[in-house]
Amino acid sequence: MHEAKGPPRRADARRNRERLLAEAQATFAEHGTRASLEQIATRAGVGIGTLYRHFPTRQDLLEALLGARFDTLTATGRTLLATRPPGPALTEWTHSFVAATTTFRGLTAEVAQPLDDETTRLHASCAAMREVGTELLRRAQESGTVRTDVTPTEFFVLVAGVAWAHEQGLPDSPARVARLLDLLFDGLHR
Amino acid sequence: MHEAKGPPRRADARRNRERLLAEAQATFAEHGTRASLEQIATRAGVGIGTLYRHFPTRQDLLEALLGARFDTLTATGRTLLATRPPGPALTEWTHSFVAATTTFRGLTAEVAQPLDDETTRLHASCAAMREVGTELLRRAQESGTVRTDVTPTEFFVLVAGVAWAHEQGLPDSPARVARLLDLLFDGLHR
DNA sequence: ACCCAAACGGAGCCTACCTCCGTTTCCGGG
DNA sequence: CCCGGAAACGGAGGTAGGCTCCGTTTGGGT
Repeated sequence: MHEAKGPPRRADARRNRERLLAEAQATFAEHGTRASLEQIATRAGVGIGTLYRHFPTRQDLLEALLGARFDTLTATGRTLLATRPPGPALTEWTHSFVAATTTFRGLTAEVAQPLDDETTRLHASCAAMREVGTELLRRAQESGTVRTDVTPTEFFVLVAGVAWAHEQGLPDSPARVARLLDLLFDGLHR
Repeated sequence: MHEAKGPPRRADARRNRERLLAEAQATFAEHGTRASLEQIATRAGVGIGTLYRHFPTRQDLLEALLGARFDTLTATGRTLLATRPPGPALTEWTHSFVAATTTFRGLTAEVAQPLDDETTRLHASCAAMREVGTELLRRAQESGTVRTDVTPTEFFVLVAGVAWAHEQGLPDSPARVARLLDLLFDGLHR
């Protein structure tokens, strides 16, 4: 979906990039987004310098991993848009969103930033994801499943809030997310 | 509400403790909860060793500040309980909660932890606060304003999620929190 | 005025971040 | 095949902040 521009990289460079991404994924999952970059480099069997050449900042590394998630989320959204009625489509996509956003501690915060920050490298794949989400929301509103006065931004902010809340809680039960999202959709009143 | 146990401290120790708390408050407000502790010590005109003697960890320092907020929140809750009808009481208290929890970046995460962690030093004042919140929720439920199947934990988790979401967003408008809390109470459906 | 426990302060060690540059590796042309 | 140089590598070392340890200072009781 992105990358693969400019002159082709050398074979060893490509190989190292892949190893770094794989180890970063594992290490972040284990220690959260603030894990030691030196450790990631070591685990990938490369020097710290190599890590920094490929990913000048921690953000860049996170973004490479996040970009893939955004792309997946975009694809999932398109499928749902085509195959499910508006209401369930939105609900199911929201669950996917929280799941994708929650795989390691601290990720939510990283997601929240590019959501409305135009300058991020990530903005492209994030924007695509956001667009699909917006469309899902719009259709759910059209079909009368969701109140029409909710803006896409408000929707994303609230869902990200739930994702964050879930990320904090130690018992990582899938039932818990489902429950929280139900409460969000149905409201606390009545 | 807490502190003031064991032998009385020496005058200089008490004085330094106050200055540290004041500067910590200011510095955290300015740079978030990850501000440099050395800087706080310097600004308070004491050595770094003194800071660490008073507050062995960053958590301890944060907790000292947080404890005061919790106590305030508890008091506010008691007042609301006595002077307002159940529905508005809960709503207004929730607003106070978000406000108190949002005064500097990263605070929400610190609040979330002791919420269900028994081992924290903070647990006492947190528990009091939580109890008032629970009572406010219970009365709102009794009066028919809030659905009865919402547990206190779910309530706190969701409100903290909104607080976090609000903390992320750069435009720190009070209207935004109000809107998000309205959405949370009324739900996205319909 | 004297004493010593309490409190202070910062040098110094540790860990992690990140840069810089000498060394190694890939790979296309001869 | 091998050779040259561009591309990529790796880690030493400078920087910053966290935290500890211990020699020095000071409050306040007698």
